[in-house]
Amino acid sequence: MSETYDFTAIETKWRQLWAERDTYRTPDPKPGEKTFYVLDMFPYPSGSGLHVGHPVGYLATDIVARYKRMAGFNVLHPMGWDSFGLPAEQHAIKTGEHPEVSTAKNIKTFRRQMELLGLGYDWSREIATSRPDYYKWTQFIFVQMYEAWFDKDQNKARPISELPIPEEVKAQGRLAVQEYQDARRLVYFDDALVNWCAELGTILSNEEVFDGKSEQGFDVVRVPIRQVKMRITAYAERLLAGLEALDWPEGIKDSQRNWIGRSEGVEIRFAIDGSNETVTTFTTRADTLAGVTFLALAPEHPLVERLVPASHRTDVDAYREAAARKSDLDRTVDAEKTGVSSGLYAINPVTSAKVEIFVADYVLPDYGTGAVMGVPAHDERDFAFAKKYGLPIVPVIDPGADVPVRDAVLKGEACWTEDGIMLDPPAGTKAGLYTAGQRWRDAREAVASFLEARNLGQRVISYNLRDWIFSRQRYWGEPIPIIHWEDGTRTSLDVSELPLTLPHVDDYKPTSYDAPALARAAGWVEVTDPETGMKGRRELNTMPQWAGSCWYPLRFMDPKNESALVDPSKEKAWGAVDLYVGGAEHATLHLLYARFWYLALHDLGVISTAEPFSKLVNQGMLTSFAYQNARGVILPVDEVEERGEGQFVHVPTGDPVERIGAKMSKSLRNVVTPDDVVAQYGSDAFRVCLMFMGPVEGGRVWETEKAAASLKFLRRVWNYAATGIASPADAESSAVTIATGKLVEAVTEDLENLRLNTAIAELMKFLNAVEGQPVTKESLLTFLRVLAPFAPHMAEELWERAGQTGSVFHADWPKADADMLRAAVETIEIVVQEGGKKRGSVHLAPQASDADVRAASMAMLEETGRDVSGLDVNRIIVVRDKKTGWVRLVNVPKAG
RNA sequence: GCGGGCGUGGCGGAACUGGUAGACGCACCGGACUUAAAAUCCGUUGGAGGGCAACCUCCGUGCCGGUUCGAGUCCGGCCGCCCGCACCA
Repeated sequence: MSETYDFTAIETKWRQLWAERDTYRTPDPKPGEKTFYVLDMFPYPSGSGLHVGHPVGYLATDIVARYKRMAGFNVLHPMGWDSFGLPAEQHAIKTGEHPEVSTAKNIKTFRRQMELLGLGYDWSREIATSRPDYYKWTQFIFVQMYEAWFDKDQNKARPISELPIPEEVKAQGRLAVQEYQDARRLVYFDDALVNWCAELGTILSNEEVFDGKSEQGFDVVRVPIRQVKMRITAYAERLLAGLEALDWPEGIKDSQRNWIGRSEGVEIRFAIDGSNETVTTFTTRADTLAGVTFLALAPEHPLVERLVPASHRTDVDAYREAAARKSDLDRTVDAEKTGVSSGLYAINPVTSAKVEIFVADYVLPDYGTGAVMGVPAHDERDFAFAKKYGLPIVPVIDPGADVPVRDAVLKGEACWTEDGIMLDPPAGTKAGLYTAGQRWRDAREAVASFLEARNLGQRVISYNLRDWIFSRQRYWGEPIPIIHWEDGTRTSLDVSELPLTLPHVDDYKPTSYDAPALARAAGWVEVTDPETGMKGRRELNTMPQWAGSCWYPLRFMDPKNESALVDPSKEKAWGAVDLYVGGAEHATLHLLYARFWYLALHDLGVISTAEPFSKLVNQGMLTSFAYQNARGVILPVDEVEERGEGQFVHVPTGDPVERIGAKMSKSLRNVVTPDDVVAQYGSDAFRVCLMFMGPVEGGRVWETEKAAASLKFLRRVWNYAATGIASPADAESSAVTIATGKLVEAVTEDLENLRLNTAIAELMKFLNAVEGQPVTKESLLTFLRVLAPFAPHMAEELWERAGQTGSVFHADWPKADADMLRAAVETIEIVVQEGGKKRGSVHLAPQASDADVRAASMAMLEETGRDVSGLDVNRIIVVRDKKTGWVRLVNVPKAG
């Protein structure tokens, strides 16, 4: 028996040696080399450090990276920090500590914890989005996009210098040209209603507002402000189409499709009675046009401002003001439909009916045209609105005889939004619009064509996706490299002027929504053109946290390059990320923005890759325990005691409570850190434990005591391997040789499919099979290499003790000799079924023919007393294994 | 409401593109070692029934039905749970 397994000593030793020997250094790819890029979603380095849930993904990618490297790939597996962000700024506002200082501290903690887990990152490639040598290139990309326009004809971005300027625009001077360009740039300035959160002192994107609150639960109100936007909508179609080729979870792809929200419809122009103006509405149900009984405009619709007559001004203004104060929460699904008459009337272009125009906040300003045609008979919302305000309800579609609510629908007492056929058009409808009896889908096309032919409307495609509001009123973000000159022109900074670094300020808090913290740095803000003496001001907004993460996979390829964001040859060699692992919460934000930037950079010839992530895996969430009392209140773990089997009591109150799974959080005091677990069981045991719990994608509940089983397993491994190394056998049984070969085969296949839990099960099975048997050094070395990705410290230690030079991670992954494994088998078990039910088995040589197998099966069945006399031998099914071609199973049809 | 995913022992989970359901582990129970406990090792464990015994029979993957020689896996219809998105006209 060898010495006992001292995981602390072994793990400490190898942590140091790996760092000293630079074991995980990734060289730049050489021509023709096989490369593999495996990436974790890099974390925001929060103040609380890692808990045991974070490493689920990190361990999975670490195992894959080690395996792929041994299997002959040049593997890029880096780590970095998404280190701009709100918490550091909040901390700075509270304490005055510069975000850079607190962020650096947090990064140190994260990195220490990652090293503790034995994660084999190439730290020479470490990046942080908040470091000037990184954000120089985030700013550079911003400038590239600002200096580009989207060419709809070519469906791609092009340099702004290639935008043809019409002569009449040129004639109007520089500002006119700028205006013309701005309307087409990928980055542009625009007034927008934004979500201002007074508590956070910042503006949030729509995606960051949940039910009218910030992520932290603070109130958010809408205010208009001049914003920097990115024209992501130009890419809607390509972002949608690109999903097809990606190996991503179906749910994530669907979220993106849903988010982009493509819908085909018709824009229809309604003339306003007594005016030359028209209202353009968007509808997907042009077939219901004859059933329009009112129009509704969003309160923010520009026509409201312009055209509402004095008689209705007061009411409308009051309503608009109320709507502006409403948060998204109040404008949500179940809210009552409200509105106010505008005093205006519109003319239905196909029936000439005069219908009232309302202002109603159920109409969203930034979807479609911000105006809808009200068809109460065939739209739930319009129906609710018409009911409330006593508006007429005119059905145009017959639900069909077998529909119970048909009569109600035809009488205008119910709403029908489903399939049906067209009724006779209402009196006054223009001839040829559609025919009664037509299916509604056909009528929809007929109406659209009718409108297009008479120039009353046109088919359009509308998207849910909005342009991306890119500016934030924050300090702790990338400064936007734009100067606004006093003559009204605007320029972006040249690459030679980048990075534009953050100035020091005495207070990180903005004073209001239009005076961000950067305004405090007067000396930084004011600039003078050295050539012309013209004065200008820098853009005061900073970029959102998403900016740095939109392109970070590129920087890892070439993190120290001072003259380019990435060397084109390196970018080409590594290409897209082959495996990207992270949480599903980034389905529509980070993953969509990153795809957008890649497409734009690809269009502009900066990179060769059009999609950042070829394959995506979402790791499941790791939860912990908490306790819930009868009223549903969740209680912290340290206030609960176990009294007997499964009985838990809340100590302060004495209430019985139930144990439930709950997210780890400070408030529930159920956070478990990897440090705790590693101290108790070692990091190899922690790795094995976390990975053995189930598939990477699945959720799981952490129980620290469960790590004991993994430690027990590793002790057995240690005893087996260390003993074998101390006194290797000259020869081993064929059973050991076969078991080793099978292990290699099975683990390799599992690793290729990211089935890490079953890979560990294979290691356990192997140990069960060979423990205590003599083993040759050759087999041991094979075993160690297969073990290495999972328990790197132990495998490395044993590898060294076996007298091997160099790291086990620089050794070749073993290959299973399939032919040897097959040849070693003399007989195989063949299951005999009768009508799908197992009746027994026969043992034959693997080469046995179908006839042999059939005969043996019949004999076996007869022996156990079954009547096989009337059996048609040809109806016996013989099932062969696809890989080996050997018979696995025989099914005999049930007699009688 | 729309979309996506999932229902397998006491528990976590296995089962390749239809082919021996419950791998592997936890827990439990029994045994060995020990003065004792821990640790370790060996064995049992889906349910019901039968046999002195090696074993045998029946039932079993949320429910109902279908396809098939054969269904956890495929199809149709329910029930339940989880996760996104949601006044998108």
